[in-house]
Amino acid sequence: MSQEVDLTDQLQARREKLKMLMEKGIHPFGGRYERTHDTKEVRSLYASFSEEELEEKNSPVVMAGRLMAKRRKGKAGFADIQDFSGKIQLYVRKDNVGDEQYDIFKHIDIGDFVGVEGTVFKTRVGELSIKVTRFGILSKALRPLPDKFHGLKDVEQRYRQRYLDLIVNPEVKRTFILRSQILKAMRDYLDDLGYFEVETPTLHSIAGGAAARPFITHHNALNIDLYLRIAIELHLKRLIIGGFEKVYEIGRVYRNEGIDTKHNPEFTLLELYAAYDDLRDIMELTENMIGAIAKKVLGKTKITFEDHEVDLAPQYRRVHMVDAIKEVTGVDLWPHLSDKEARELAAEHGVEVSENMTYGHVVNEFFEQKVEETLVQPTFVYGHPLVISPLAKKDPKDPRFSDRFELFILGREHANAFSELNDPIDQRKRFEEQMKEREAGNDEAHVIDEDFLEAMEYGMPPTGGLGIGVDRLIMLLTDSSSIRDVLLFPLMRPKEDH
RNA sequence: GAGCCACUAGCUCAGGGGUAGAGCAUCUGACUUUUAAUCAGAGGGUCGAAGGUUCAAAUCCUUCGUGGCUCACCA
Repeated sequence: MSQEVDLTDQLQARREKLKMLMEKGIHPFGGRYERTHDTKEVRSLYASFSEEELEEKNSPVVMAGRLMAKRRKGKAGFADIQDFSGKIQLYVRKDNVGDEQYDIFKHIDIGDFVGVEGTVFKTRVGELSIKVTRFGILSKALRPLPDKFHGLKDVEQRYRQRYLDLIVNPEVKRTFILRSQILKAMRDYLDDLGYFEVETPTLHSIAGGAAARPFITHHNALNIDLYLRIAIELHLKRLIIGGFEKVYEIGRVYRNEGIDTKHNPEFTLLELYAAYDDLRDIMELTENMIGAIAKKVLGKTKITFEDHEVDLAPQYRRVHMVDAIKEVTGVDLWPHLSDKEARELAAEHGVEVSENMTYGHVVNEFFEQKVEETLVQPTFVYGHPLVISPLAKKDPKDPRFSDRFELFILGREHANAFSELNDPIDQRKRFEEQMKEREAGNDEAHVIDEDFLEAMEYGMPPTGGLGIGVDRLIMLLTDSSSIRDVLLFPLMRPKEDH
C-alpha cells in the first residue's frame, strides 16, 4: 500500500505522534473516563468567585474534552478544551504535571481528546481556568480541524461533514439544540391538551394522503413494491375511526421532488387529528401552539427572520382564498364562472394556467402566483377549491370550496388543515375524480385507497386535522434561510472519490 | 430541468496570460498567567477534472463534475 506516501505533512505528523505515544506505552484510543464536571457546571459553580476565593477553595475537578487551541510558553502553556456545554481554559505547568505528562502536552494536537485533573482558578486577567495536575490523552485525532478563527465556511463541506461544522461553528450547534427544544415544546403542548402520540408505518402499499411523487422500494419476502410515505394522514384517520380522539405523530415523510432552500426529499411533518373538532378549532390550536412554542423556546413571539419582523402571537388574520385574491389582484372570482371563463380571466391577468384546468384549479393558480408571496404576517387562508382538496369537507354554503385552511408566514406555507371529510360515499367520489386527473397526466393526483374507504365506512366521527411542516417552523424560529441549515444531514449527491 | 456564480495548501482567502502567495494550522528553536499569545526559521500545491488556444494557462475557450443562489417543479 502506498497510503503513507499520499499523506500530507499534517497527517504524517499526527501519525508519527500516534506512534510515539504507543512507544511510550500510552494507548491513544482510551476507554472510560469519569468526569466530575462539564464546563457549564464549572462555570456556574465557580465563575462568580474572585481569584483569591478560588485559591482558597482549591476545588478539584476532573474534566474531558476536545482540544481546540494551544498556547505554549516554554515550560508551561494554556489550552482550550471543548465539551458539549462549552469551552474552558487549561493551564499546564511542567512543575505541576511532571516531565512525562508535559511532554505529552507538548506534542498533543488540536482536535485530540484529553482528560485532565486539576483545580479551578482564575488567571490574572480573570479567566476561569483549570490548573492541571494530571494530563492525559483520551483519543488521538489523525486529521486536523478547520481554522480555529474562521471556522468551516465551505457550504458543501459543512453539509457533508456536519460533525466538523458542529465542532467549529458554535451557532450551528445552537440551531440544532433549538430544534430539539422546539420539538419538545411541541410535544409538551399537545400532550398537555390530552393528545396521544403514535407511530404509524412509513412503508406504505399505497402512497396516499397528499399530492406528491413517492419513493418506491421493494420488499423481498412479500415480493411487493412499497412506497415511502408522503403523508401520515390516512393512518391517523384510521386511528380516529379506531377511537383515538386526539392523536398526533411527528415523523419523517418522503417526497421524490426537487431540492431547494425550502425542500428536502425527507422532512419532518406533524400531523394531528381531533374528533368532533372543525376547522375553526384547528385554527385556534395552530396559532396557540405556534405562539406557545415561540414563547417557550425563544422567550418571545416577535421574531426576526432575515429582514422581516413577524409576530407569532395569536390571533392570526383569517381570509377566504377568493377574498385574498380580490384584495391583491382586484379580480373577483366569487361569481360563478365556467372553467373556460375562469381560464380566460387568468390569461388576462398574467396567471399561467393549462388547458385542462377547472375553475377550482384557476382559483388556486391565482392564489399561488399572485397572493402567496404577499402574506408576510401569519395568515390563515381558508376555503380552498374542492378539486384540490380531496380529503376535506365541502363548504356547506358553496360546494365549489372546501373547509380547508393553510397558514402562510413570510410567503411560505407552514400548515395545512381541514375539517376532515368523513362521508365515505363522497370520499370515494373524490378519489375517483383524482384518478381521472391521474389518467389525464397529473402523476401527483391521489390514488384510491380501498382499505381506507372501507375503514371510513365503519363510521368516522367529525374530525379536524392539521399538518405542520416542522422543518419550516424550525427555520422560522431559528432564522435559518435554508432547510439544510436545520437538518443535521441534508441529502447530498454521494461523493465518488472515496 | 434552465440561468448565474464558486471550486487555488488541512482551513480561511488573495492572485485574472510571464517562475504559485498570505494568515491560521504543521515542523524546528526560544519563552512558567497566555487567550486569534509572541519572536526566529523551515516544509507543505496535478490551482475541481479532461480537452483546446498560446512561445507561455491558476488566469482565455469548450465539455464534464460538485456545490450555492435564482427560476421551474413541488396544490
